[in-house]
Amino acid sequence: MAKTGRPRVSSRDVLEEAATELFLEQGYADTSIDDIASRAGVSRATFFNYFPGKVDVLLVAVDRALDSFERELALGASLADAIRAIAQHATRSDIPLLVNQAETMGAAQEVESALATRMVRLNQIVGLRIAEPTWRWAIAGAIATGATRWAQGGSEDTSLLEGISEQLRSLFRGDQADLQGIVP
Amino acid sequence: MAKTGRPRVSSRDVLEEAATELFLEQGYADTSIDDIASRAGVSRATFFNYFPGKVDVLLVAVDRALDSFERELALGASLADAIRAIAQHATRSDIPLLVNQAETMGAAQEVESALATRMVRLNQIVGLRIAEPTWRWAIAGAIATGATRWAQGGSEDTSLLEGISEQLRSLFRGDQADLQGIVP
DNA sequence: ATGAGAAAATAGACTAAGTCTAAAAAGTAC
DNA sequence: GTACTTTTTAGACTTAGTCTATTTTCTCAT
Repeated sequence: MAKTGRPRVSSRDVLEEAATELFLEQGYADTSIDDIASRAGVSRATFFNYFPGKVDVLLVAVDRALDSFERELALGASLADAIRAIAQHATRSDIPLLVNQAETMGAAQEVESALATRMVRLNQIVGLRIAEPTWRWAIAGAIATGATRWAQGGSEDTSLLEGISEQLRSLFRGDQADLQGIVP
Repeated sequence: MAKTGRPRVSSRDVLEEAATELFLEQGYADTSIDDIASRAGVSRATFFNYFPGKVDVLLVAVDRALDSFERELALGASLADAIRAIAQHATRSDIPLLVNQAETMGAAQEVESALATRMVRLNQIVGLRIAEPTWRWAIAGAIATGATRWAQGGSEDTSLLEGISEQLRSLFRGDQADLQGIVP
């Protein structure tokens, strides 16, 4: 991008790869940022030039999807179109980091908490189109649920788009009948 | 509770109070756990006997409500009853810590993130009664939205119970019509 | 070429969070 | 007083994350 100045060592990918290896070898908690940086052949300070923290390395794919989702909506796309857009770009191979790590290393507290902040962000982004806050959560939940199932689904059962659509459709089926009773 | 051993100094409340004072005086970020402990007249190690971390001091009321919500459901109460139960116990005076802090000190990243984990926990608790994941999020969102508005509402506009009920009712009104179009 | 400037990498100090271990303090029961 | 129990504490230790200043490595004008 920059036409002048010292060129990047393309460290972002190198760092992500080094971190992934180490997380698998030693687990997330037992891997320090020093470890990651030195395996990547780069200084600790450089790590922070590319990632705000350790946990963000695991969530690169999630953050990319959220960024692009937000961008589409900001550009005027409808919710349906924005969902289609991210569903097309998402590759299953981006995900196993996170899904496998969660099992391999007991899904550190930090990872759960980081995922929680992503869920809140998704809810905020959905808020660009949906004014009613409870419907925001419902739709954000549908997207997250669809995506999670897709990510965890071993093989190519269904597409991501279909997974999300299915969750969204379930918002309109007869389930409401059971729910009337819960309003206190 | 313990009839033997060294008696507690009743530090939990003392710590909470000391922390609140300091957060108001200096802001959240500029208050260290050392500060809190020494104002409370207790050692730093003792702080960690009572709270897992700094942020949890701000969320005492939220965590209490979540604990009690979960307990009610585990004991067999219906969702409506469990909501009634927590709504009765909640006092507005428990909250201003959090609400005021958010403004006073620019709502540190940590606080937002901690709130996000609470939202996820609320969703899990709702899952004790609601099987369908997207409805889980919808209902958790309704509860959170109702509670937030109640907490932020300056005066005694409405009760917490009424605030939550209102959000839940909005899940059944005609809004669905607009939503059909979003399924991609 | 050579020097100016720009962007990236780095060194390294610093604060503070959170963990852990072992020991001291302060009670109760007998 | 002795034994036992629980809380508090001291303090060392690892690591995260921030910050400042310095060095490296490139491009572009001249």
